[in-house]
Amino acid sequence: MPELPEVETTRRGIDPYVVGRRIEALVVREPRLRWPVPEELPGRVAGQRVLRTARRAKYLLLELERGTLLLHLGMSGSLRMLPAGVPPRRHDHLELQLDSGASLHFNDPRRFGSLHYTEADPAVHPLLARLAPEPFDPGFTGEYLWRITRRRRVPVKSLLMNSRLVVGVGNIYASEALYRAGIRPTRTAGRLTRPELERLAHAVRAVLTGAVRAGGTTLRDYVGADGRPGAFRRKLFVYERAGEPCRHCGVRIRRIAQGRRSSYFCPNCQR
DNA sequence: ATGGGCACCTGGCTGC
DNA sequence: TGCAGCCAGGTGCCCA
Repeated sequence: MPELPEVETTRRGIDPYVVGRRIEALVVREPRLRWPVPEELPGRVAGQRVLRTARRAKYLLLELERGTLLLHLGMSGSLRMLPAGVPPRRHDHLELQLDSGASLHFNDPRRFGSLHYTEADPAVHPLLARLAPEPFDPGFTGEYLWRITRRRRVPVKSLLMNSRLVVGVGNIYASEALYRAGIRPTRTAGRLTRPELERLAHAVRAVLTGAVRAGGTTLRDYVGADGRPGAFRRKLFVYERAGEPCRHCGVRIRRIAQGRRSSYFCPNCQR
């Protein structure tokens, strides 16, 4: 499910309920996630207070007194804050029980999500160390995109989804950002002009900002920590709109396959 | 170094 | 109703 806006919405949703609380227990009902949850992990985090929440790319970070929990929601993961004693539902793999009595439930049908714990600087964790700058960093500019795209032969859509180059953008927002920038997803990254890359940098930020403001996009199973779906779906211009008229020009939106994923674009507005 | 394809999973929908 | 096939918000890893 979750791209940057959904992870950020989740972070904001849980923040007031977890910061300052002590972890009484971490219940691991299903350790077989993308990477197995280590057996000793619950014992290492129990008793620690949550100091703050953070996000890096699509990773949600819970900073504890002695270390940091790194949670990834994968394709189908979501977090819910629930009162104590609410029985786990199907695919509720993890439950973080807090001293407030509330519990944070991690649900993930496909089990592509993951949980790690480190007592080192999380920035040097292998999963985070090689990530590109955040799209909201001052360094994420057309100039930056220009620099990383020279002599890249991949389609620009693939480039947007490569987390070593651009972070936080997944299949929905890649199509949406390219639409806003007026660039076809199939264009070779290294052939894009400076003005196009300026537009693209701006479009990436604008799409992500708008989606965060709307609480993310719910297509199927995504819900925020309060259980409510995101409202950005109504503001999608191309994603999952194949055959429907472009909101600007009325031409039918097209769907194509790139790699194993679907891309959507307006053949008139995007060149 | 770069790019492409695969793997990891479950579940919902479509069409025969 | 059953079942095969396809598709789905991600991404690390292996190979050419």
